[in-house]
Amino acid sequence: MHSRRLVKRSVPGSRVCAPSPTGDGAALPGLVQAVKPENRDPAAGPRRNVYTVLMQDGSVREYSEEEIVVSPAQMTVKGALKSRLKKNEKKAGHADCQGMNKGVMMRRAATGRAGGGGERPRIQQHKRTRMTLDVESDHSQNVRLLECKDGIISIRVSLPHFRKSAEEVDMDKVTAAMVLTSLSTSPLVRSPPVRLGEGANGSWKEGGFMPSSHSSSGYWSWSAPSDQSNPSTPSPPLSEEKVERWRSTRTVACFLDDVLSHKKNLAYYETAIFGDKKNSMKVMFKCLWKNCGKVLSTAAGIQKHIRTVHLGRNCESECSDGEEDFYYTEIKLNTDSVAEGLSSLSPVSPSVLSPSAARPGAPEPGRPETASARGEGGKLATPLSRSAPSTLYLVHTDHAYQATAPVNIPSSTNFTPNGSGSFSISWQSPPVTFTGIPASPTHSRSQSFVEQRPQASTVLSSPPRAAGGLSRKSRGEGRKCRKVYGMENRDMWCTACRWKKACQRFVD
DNA sequence: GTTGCCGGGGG
DNA sequence: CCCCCGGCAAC
Repeated sequence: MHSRRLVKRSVPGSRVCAPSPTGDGAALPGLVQAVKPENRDPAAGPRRNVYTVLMQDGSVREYSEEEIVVSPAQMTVKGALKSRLKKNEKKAGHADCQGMNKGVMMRRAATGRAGGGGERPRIQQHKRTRMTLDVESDHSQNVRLLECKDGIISIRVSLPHFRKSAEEVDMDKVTAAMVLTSLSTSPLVRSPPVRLGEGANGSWKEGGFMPSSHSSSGYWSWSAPSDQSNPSTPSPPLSEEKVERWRSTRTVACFLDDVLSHKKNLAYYETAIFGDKKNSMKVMFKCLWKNCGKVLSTAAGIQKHIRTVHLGRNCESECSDGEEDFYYTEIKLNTDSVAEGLSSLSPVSPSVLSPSAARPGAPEPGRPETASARGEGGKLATPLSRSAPSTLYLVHTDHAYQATAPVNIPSSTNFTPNGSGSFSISWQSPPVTFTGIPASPTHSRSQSFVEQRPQASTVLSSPPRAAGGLSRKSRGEGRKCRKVYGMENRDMWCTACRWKKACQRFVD
């Protein structure tokens, strides 16, 4: 049934096949010249369209939408489909397609003739929205949403190249179209905050459909108004947009999974790019190198990690010989717990994570430590460390970071979204501490790092302060003169520190 | 073991 | 006051 999704509407300029005027049953190619609604009583049933088709022989005929099919020669179907449908056009069985309505023109010419009657699903489209369906057959598997602005969505489905016969290719195009069509029934897509019909004055955009602003590969998403939030939408820390992004994309992947049975590659897309939320499990790749255990979200990432870190190959490009495959394994982990970890893992001071914020070496000898000089490091870092979740992005963004970021987070998990929308998770057991800043023999502790670390631990663990004034003041959390300047520069300590009193310079 | 600092003492 | 240090509790 699904293999014969019929044309519901076409647009001028589309190449179609229509029954020969001679009535011999042969299908002849033609070009849609015009579309107009059938002149009939709307009360009698769903309105149909009549297509004026310029036939190959120069004749012009009118066909109902059941009679014509999309031409097989139209290897790439690019139909700018404009919806004129109203709410009452929805049919049972697809009545829940409101919201993301899309028209997919796809019909197998091999069928030759109209599929006849029967309960055909009616695909529809919201007014003021257009969708470009771009089906390619000569590239690796891919599903991409190319554009998403002003209600115009372009979806690119690249089908596997190993499909051999033209028939199969054609079939794949059909199924790909079905995949995209089926998107309209996904729970997410089904419920954008748009009221259809009744002279709907809201486009998707107005209703909340917004393009993802920072998607590098053209994901789509929409930001629903707060009062329309989906009950199943996870709470922060995952942003609404991110959640919606993986959802919508997962829908594409899931359907492709079913239709094309390319599970492995789909898993790649789901896990490497958007994250697999199926059963709350996510496939990750763990480095098996001794004492490493690094976990990344992509196979390419872990290969690169192994290649550069363990195999000592500095090729930035893909110069893999496959050897890396032996050094990592695929693991599954519960993303819920990961997300939980993210929520519980409070942001760390960017000064800790960012090498650029580090101040290597000791202050210049003889220069008195002024409050302003310290304030730059201390007072600025404090609010940032507590307010900017983006600082997490600095933990691990690539492999090169490890050489410069002496990160040692108390939590065993580093949940690390990166700029591309995916994220990497790194376990290191035992912890591998990269101290990119060489510690001088006389400075066993890097000042900048040591200065900030207590803040991180504060945020992460927030130990209860001593209750009551009787007990001893709990251990200082901040930078203390001894820690900052070291024993070697005791003369730079504040007097209180020198006298083993409570530090007056770095007051908590 | 290290660190922060309270409490106390000597000058 | 200034300066130092024993000792304790939190790491």
